[in-house]
Amino acid sequence: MSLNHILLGMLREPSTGYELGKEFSEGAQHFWFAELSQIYPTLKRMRDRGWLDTWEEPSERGPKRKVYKTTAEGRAELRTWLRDGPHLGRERLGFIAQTFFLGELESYEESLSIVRKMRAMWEHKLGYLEHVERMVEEDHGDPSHYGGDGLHNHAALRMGIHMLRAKLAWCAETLERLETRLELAEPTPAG
Amino acid sequence: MSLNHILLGMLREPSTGYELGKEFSEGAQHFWFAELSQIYPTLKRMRDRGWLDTWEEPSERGPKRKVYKTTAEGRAELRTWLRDGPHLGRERLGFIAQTFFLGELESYEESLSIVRKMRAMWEHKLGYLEHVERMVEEDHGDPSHYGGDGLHNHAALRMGIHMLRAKLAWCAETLERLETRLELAEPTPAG
DNA sequence: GGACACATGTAACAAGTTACATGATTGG
DNA sequence: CCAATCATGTAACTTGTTACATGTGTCC
Repeated sequence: MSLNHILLGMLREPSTGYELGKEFSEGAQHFWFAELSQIYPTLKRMRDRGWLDTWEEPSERGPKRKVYKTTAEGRAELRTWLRDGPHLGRERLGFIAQTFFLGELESYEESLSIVRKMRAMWEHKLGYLEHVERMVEEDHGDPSHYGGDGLHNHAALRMGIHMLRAKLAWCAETLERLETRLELAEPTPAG
Repeated sequence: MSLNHILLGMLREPSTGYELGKEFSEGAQHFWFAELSQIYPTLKRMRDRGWLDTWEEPSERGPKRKVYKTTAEGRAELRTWLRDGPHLGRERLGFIAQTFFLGELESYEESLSIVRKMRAMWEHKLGYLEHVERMVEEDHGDPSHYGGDGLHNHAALRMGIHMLRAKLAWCAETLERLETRLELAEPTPAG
């Protein structure tokens, strides 16, 4: 799976299961998500395989924290996964499937309403990613000067932004078609 | 899950497990994929729930075929799923995660090679989808006249095309940055 | 007779979700 | 004392993958 490898990447800086869970609920959710109930046992298994170190630390507030960090062996595994070529094969894009079958509802109003909901969610996500991009640029300046991790982190962010803009362009195109269809079917009483 | 609902949509026209598997390996793989070993037991469970009818037919070539078709109950379930709003939450985009951690390799050449592989795969997919779009237009004419299923099928196809173009735009942007970085690090001996 | 496409499955395992259990500390 | 946040987990279940088993009919 990839969760193992994503955690290997994230845990190059030490962190706890709880903190990782919050990262997945915030920034990282734009390309991956995992529940705490999946994260905890996964961390344990990875430690057993020798990919992670672990120790305990007192919390400022609440019970003691179990901190994990990627080992040298873990980093080797991460590099193998990265070199293993792009892992593209099997995206599951449920919203395309849903669009595909939307004709079943036999109602342009319902289709419109669903596409408008998609647009609202994606606009919200895009706003967040664009905000993150501005913050990064304020902190680190012109992206053309980034090196190493900075460059690749920024590239990942840009991918998120490109994809969301494409989704929104599709929404505009599709809403226009659906609205035209609806007008043809039900001409305005005043018109 | 969504596989149930995707099969409900596909099986409004009768088909067999084997044929559905081929559809997932061809066109449908652009937004979903399922193995035969997942499809067969899923069909059986769906029939047990009353969502599918099934009967046997002789094959032209090879053993007898087990044909399935969505029942009225199945269509009701499909409509419920469609109306249940867009199912967006949890895309898993492993390639963005991979990009994010690519700095670990500490090699612009390796990053370039991976992004070029992504570009090659996506160009190939885009070529296929654009070909499908041309075929659809030849058969059915100007998309602005499509109604019902035709309109929604075309919208799903357009989404695939928009997404792939966004990915390729990102590749161009990212390759340019990586190449600049590489030139700065290793100025040409002749320059 | 061998390769290939047709056709359907099972078994074992890995990954992911939902629901539940437990308890500490802080702020109102 | 109550709610919220911090913090770690288990159990039962669903979903998805990999590997294997079995057999038919056609073309070369």
